[in-house]
Order: sequence, then structure tokens, then C-alpha cells
Amino acid sequence: MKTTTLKEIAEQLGLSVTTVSKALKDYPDVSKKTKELVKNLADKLNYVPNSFAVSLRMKESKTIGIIIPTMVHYFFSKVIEGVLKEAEKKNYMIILLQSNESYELEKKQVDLLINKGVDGILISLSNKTKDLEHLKKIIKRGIPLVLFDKIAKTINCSKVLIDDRKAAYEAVSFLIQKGHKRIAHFRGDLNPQNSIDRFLGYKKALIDHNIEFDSSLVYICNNNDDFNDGFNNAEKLIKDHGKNVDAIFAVNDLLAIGAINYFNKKKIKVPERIALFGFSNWFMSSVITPSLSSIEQHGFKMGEKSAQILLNEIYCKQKGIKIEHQKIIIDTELVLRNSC
Amino acid sequence: MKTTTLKEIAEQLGLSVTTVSKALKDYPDVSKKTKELVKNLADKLNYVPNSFAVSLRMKESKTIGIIIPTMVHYFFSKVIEGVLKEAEKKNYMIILLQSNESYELEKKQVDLLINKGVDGILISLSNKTKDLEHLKKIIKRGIPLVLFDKIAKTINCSKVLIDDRKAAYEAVSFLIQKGHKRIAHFRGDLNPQNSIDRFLGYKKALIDHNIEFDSSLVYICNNNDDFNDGFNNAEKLIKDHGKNVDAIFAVNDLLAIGAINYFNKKKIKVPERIALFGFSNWFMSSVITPSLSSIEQHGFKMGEKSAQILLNEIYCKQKGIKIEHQKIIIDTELVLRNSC
DNA sequence: TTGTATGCGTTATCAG
DNA sequence: CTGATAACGCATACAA
Repeated sequence: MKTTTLKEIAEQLGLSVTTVSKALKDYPDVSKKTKELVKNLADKLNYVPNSFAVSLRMKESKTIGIIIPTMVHYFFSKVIEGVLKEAEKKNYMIILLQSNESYELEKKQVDLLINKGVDGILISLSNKTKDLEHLKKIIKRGIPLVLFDKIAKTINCSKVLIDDRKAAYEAVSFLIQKGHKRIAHFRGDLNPQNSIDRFLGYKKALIDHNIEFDSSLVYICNNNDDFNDGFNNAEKLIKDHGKNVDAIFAVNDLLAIGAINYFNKKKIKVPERIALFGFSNWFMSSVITPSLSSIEQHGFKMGEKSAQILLNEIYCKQKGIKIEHQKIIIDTELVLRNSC
Repeated sequence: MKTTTLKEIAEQLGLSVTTVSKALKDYPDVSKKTKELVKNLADKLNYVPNSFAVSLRMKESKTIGIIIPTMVHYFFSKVIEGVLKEAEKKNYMIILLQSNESYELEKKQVDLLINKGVDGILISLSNKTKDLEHLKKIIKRGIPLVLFDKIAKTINCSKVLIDDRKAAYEAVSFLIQKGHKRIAHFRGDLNPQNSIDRFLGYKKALIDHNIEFDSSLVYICNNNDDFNDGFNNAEKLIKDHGKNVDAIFAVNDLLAIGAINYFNKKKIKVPERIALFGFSNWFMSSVITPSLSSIEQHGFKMGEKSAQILLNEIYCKQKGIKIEHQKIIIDTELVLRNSC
């Protein structure tokens, strides 16, 4: 089927392209009769505006790009759902890219999005991202940017995140109140801010409760394979510390679930012998045995909010309204289950 | 930062836009010296072609659209990863849409993609989709379309799927060989083809092994909340049949996991008292207790293959090569664990 | 109320 | 080897 253009409608009706264009957009300076004529024919011919032409002319694509580290991930899937919902409301489409926790890819993808002419960009940084030139480039180009969850403190743009430090602090404090004293931490990579903050929250909770911080209880998990990392480090933990450890605070649920699987296999009782606390509250955590206590991170809401802010900044930019960057903290909650 | 155009480069160099354009594309009829000059300046000015103009001119967007029923879903996430990987190789971007198992939304989203001018479309149909006019519209417009996993038999386009009937047959046969005789089926909605096929595979396995098919053992789960559906129907199943049921073949893992959770709660032993078999092999299934036997559906591969076919059809269309629609069956495998 | 002219940034044809 | 010109489809300032 041929796609129809304004020109064709104009010709068939003996009108000018201008009039047709205006008629379809309900300009006040077109007669009712003409409007009707035009609209009817447009309908009949299944006219749809050519989006490339519109974008070229209007300098906007009604498209936003989003880069996340990994797709197969409960939290990020939820975020995307939130973004999708907001975008749909405002008639925006989203282009999805996955950085695979690679800085190189992330950088390349930023370029792709810029070249594509997206109206705005949403990013959750890869764990490996230290150099931030690609983000600065986005800003220099005047493209609205919102960072969410895995952010870079020094970049001057809006951010949507949680208070990782506080959430970690609360989780670890809870473990302490339950009587645990030798609490290990399965932390993430050394680089990402939220990995750092969760570690700091863990440490502060210990100190505030007069428990000595023991760095030998901290295990770095950055092999990009959280389940097995959790499993293996659980083994290592027991080997290293034997009975001298009674809980684990893991930087994410998958790590904790890996550990639980190790303990189940070795008949090490959870939570009696060793308690666990996760982070992110994956659905999975509610159905395993024992169910895992975790921190609800409200991915959907984070996605919604991020998109809202981005869309608003796009709007402001177009209208020439000054943009005030925001930093939104999404609340977290402890979700207590049977693992502690 | 201002975005630079061919015109600007041309002006600064005292050349024509044409020459600049050609130089950047390494046309043979431009002198080496000019090419160098142009390329250097283009580099310096961070020139990137305006994608809207290119799309308008070339009538292609280097973009494909994908519609899936739900985002937060292990299988579909995997599919998307596969699609993303293939698309990236060929320099295509993907626009993601979620139908939320709603026919209305799916239809609307098809329109959006058409209007957006994507070069091709990938769809896994919603459970509610019966009317197929929107798919026909895509085809009528000459836009390459590939259906995957949840397909419509009667639509004339390429398809990538599994042999649902065979996979179900194998799973149920396995249960029978294990000695189970009263095997319930938690099936999906009545409409989707793969729900039907899995049911038929289940039924055929029973009949082929001389086990009477008992329709009261079939439970329809279509509340769009699989975990709870599984949980609730497990309760119902026990209420209805008491000891007179010894296994469940569920149309997907989440349903089976819901049932397992019910059984765990009620201290009904799995697999001793009742065995379970799932479908799709979600990661979750390997970490729950007891771990769930399931059918590996190779989502990543399905995504890769679907994208390959689509991209190829796009290529053929552009080159005027006749397109031969394909129907690819991706192999499945029984993954045996502790639930049976 | 309608139409003319112009430009958005490319690419392609064809002439010089 | 280079460039003028047209065209892709639309939107808008301005003229009639």
C-alpha cells in the first residue's frame, strides 16, 4: 500500500498543501467546510504524517533513549515498565539500549542516541563507568539527561535514586537488633556509587551499634554473575570464618539467593545459623525457601519519576523555560521475611 | 552546543554541499585532498548527519519496533536481549512497546510504530488478540513483520516459535514414566495458540499412554497474575481431587511456582505427594525449593533469530529481492530438577 | 479564507 | 573532479 502525503490530498481536492496541512491541524483560519472535506479524504486515504519530515521540520523526534546495564533483571524491568507508562501518556516512544555493564558500549550507545536525535536520554550507569565525558557530551549538546539509580554525583543533571546509605543502614541495624554481631557484607564493585553507599551504610550501622568493623568480613562480588558469586562467596565465608559469622548483608538479592542456595545445600540453617538480608526485593526473593528479607526499591516508581522529569525538561527546553535540575529520592522499605 | 550541518562545513571550506556530502561518504569522484580537508573539519566540528533528514531522504529509519505482552518476564527479557544483540550488529535501534496483554493497546501500538516509520516490526501477541486486522495492516503497508512465540497461524509472515505441543508432550510423558497417572494441567487462556498447543500436547501424552483424559483436572489460569493463579488453583485442585491427583503440568513456571508455594505452606510434599513440571525455565525455577523441572525455551536465541529474519526481510525489501517467509522452530529441552 | 514561498538537512542526478 | 538543482514531506511567515 502506498503511503499518502499532504500533496496528494491537496491535489485531489484542488487545494494547496498549506491549506490541507492547516485543516488537519484545526487551524482557526480554515473554513469548516474545507476542514471537513480534507479530513474525510485524509481518513479515506489513511493519511498519516510522515514522521521523518515532521521531525526534520520541528526538530523533535518524540523519542527518548534509555540505557540500562542489563535487561534480564527484575529491578530494571520494573523501571522500564514505569518509563514506558509515562512515555506513552505523553506520546513518546522509547529506544532501548543495554550497556551490558560495559563502559565502552555505554559510550558508544550514547553516541548512537545523540546521532539518532532523541529528545532526551535516561541512563543507569554501568558498573565500569568512571570516565564521564560521554555524559558531558550529552549535556553540551543540550539534550536533557536524567540519571537514575546508578548515577554520577558530579554530573550536572537531574537524578532519581534511593538513599542507599540509609537503606543499608536500616537493614544492617535490623540484623543487629536481632542479635547478630558478626555480620558479613557481600558488596558490589568498588566503583559504582550505590555499591559504595550501601557499604558505607553497613559500616556506619556497625559502628553506631558498637560493633567492630572487620574488613575481612567484606567480600567483593563483581564477576557479573551474582548468583554464582553469592554461592561461591558463601562457601569462602564459611571457610574463612567458620562459626565466627552469623549474618550476611548482600548488596543485591541475587547474591543473597546464591548464598542461601549454598547454605541449603550444605544444610547450614538459615536464619538460625546464619541470617541474610538482600537488596532490591526481587520477586524471586518472596518465593524461595527461606524467603529473603530485602529492601524494596520501587523500580516502577523510579521509572515513572525519571520519565516525568525528563519529559518535563524536554518540554521546558522547547518552550525556552529555564530548567531546574531535580534530585529525587525514592523511598525504600524493609521487607521482612524468613531469612532473618 | 550547536549541531553542525553539511552546509556549514561547505561554507567554511568554500565548497558545495554536494562535494562535502560525497567527500564524507568516500565517493570515488572526489579528490583525496578535498576528502581530507572535509573529513578533518567534520571531525573538528563533531559533525553527525541529521538522522531525520537522512531518513526522510532515504525512506528508512534504521529502527525496528518490538511489541511484547510484558516486560517483567524472564523469557521476554531474554528475547529482547537477543534482539538487541542482532540489531546492534546491523546498526539498528529498537523501539520497545509493551501491550500488557491488551488487544486494544497492541493495536494502538502497531499504529504508533507504523506512523513512526519503523523499518520492521516484531510482535509476540497478547493473550487477548483474536482480531488480526492490525497485523494485516502492517503487511498491507509493506512493512516486514515477524511474529515470535505467541503467533497467529493465519497471518502470512515469518514466524519464530517452539513446538509447544511436542514440548508439552515430552514433559507429560516424563511425568507418566515416573509413574504419575492423575496429572492435572494448569493451562493458560483459551485463546492463545501456544496455550492451546501445550494443552493438546498434554492431552495426547495421556492418551498415548492409555491414561484417561479427565477434563476436571484442567484448570484455566488467565487472571494475568500467574503466581497467585498457581497458588489458588493448587488449593482448588486439592480441594477438588484430594489424593486423587499426583502431578501438575503447568503452562508456565510462575504458575508452577505459585503451586509449589502453596504445597510448601500446606506441607504437601513435592514431589513425593505431588510432582510438578513447569514451562519456560525461568531462572527462578532453579533456585526455589524444591527446584522446578521445566522446559528450556531459549529466549535469547529466539530473539536473535527473529531479529535476523526481520533484518533480512528489510534488506530484501530495499533491494527488491523477493521475500520468502520462514517458519523457524527453536528446539526446546526438558530440564529435570527436583520437582518430579 | 486560501495560497505562495521558504527552509529543515540530506542525497542523487546531471551538467559543467 | 566539482557544483547547481531538485526532491524527500511537512510547517509556517507572509501575502493575497
